[in-house]
Amino acid sequence: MVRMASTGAREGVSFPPMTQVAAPKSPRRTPADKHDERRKALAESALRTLGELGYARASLREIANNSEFSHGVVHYYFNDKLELIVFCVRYYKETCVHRYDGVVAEATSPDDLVARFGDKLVETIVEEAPMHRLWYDLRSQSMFEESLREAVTQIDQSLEDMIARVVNRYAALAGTEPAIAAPVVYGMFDGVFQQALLGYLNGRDGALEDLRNQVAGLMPMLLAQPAETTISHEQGELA
Amino acid sequence: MVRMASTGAREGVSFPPMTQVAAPKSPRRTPADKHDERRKALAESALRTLGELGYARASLREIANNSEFSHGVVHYYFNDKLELIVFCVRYYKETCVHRYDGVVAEATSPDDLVARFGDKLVETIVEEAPMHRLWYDLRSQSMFEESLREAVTQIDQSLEDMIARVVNRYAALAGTEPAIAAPVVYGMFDGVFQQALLGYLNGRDGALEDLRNQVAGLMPMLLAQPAETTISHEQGELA
DNA sequence: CGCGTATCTTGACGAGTGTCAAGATTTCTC
DNA sequence: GAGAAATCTTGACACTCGTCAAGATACGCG
Repeated sequence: MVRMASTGAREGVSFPPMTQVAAPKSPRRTPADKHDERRKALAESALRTLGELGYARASLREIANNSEFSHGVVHYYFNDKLELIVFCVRYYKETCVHRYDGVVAEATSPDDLVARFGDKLVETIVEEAPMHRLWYDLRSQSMFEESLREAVTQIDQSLEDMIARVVNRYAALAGTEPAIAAPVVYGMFDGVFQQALLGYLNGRDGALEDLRNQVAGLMPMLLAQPAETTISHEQGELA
Repeated sequence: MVRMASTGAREGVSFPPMTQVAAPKSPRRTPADKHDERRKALAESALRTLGELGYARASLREIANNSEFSHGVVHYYFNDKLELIVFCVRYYKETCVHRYDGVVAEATSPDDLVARFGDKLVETIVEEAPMHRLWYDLRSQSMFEESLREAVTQIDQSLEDMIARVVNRYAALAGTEPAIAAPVVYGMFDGVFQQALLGYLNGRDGALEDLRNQVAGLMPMLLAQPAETTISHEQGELA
């Protein structure tokens, strides 16, 4: 009956007498945040359905059907459908905002970074198209639904930072600095990425190859000092 | 009862014996395409509601309530809710795809074109934000709903062409040619425009000014021959 | 074991949806 | 002006939705 419904305010009852809380023996078992594990499991399940049907058509019953739970359990872990959705997309963002960290860390030259970046962009469209279209769906919905805007704004900022890290590293490798502000760069890439996603979902041949080439053509323009940026570099090394 | 429901196949009964069809006397009254006028009036009404609520939340009853018709009349002019929506957005596109024709026609110099273009972009966000968010909503929905894709693809192409006309004129005024392919340019501008729209709807101060500046900064990069593109030009003449 | 709590299932309620058919109303034609 | 066709209104249908409450089940601690 209690209906706590997990409003952030962690009720202090859940913990043992506050001793052993960071104890050495069992770092895995936490009695109270099993809640959080369940929430995440439910979110993971919900994300599949959301990516398949979109925000509007994905009912709580359908979400529950594609999971191991029944449709009523949602209201045990979330107050609201909207709270579930926001939790889902926040959860997804956490895992994906570092997608290009490897690119940044491992790139050895400007051209190498461009190649790795393009590959990763194409890869994420192929492997996670449903998640990306869900994100665009939610961002569009936030233009109508006030209560989505805070989460969407935060995620957009995270993505902008993610792109900025790539471009900054690219500029550093080229021995110069970015010539365009981060918000603009993010907007540009987001736009061409969205077009590529649309083309891919439409089954347009070459949509992915186009994206790779477009990014490769765009990156050099983002740098200050158009000093013949490493043309005639050995640009193989990555298929 | 007949339930024609306006599937393009214009049933030949509606016309008089095919005489006088292009008659001189009454060029205004066309007996059969009053249908089309009604459809357009209904669409115009529906667009208001759709821009306010979005695709998913705008019910046919709500659409009809905000119009002079009753909710049943929709099925007299359209087979389907989806057919209405597609008709609406196609109708809207027709009127808006030439928004920048004036800019193209009247610009007297590269910088003048950039200024006019930026002003027009800002203006359309202020005056037609609901229509733009509706468009982004529909494009996102098309990633889930197969039956929307054809219309969305066509409209996207029209918008790409529209942007291409602006950039081509800009390059011509600068005495050079575009250095970036039209799809990429469209993707870029669409991305930064979408970000500006989001910022504007979020009430972020400076979102519109940022857009103007971003576009002004981006345009010169689209040209081949970075030959100091008309710097120190008299760039007044437009506030 | 047995009780109390946490977790989950089931079934229902009311509101809202797209769709459609039957009838009222307007409009046009002879 | 009468009759027919086009146009519009009304009311209902089958269905889905989010929400919630009451009861079933699992679990942990004494």
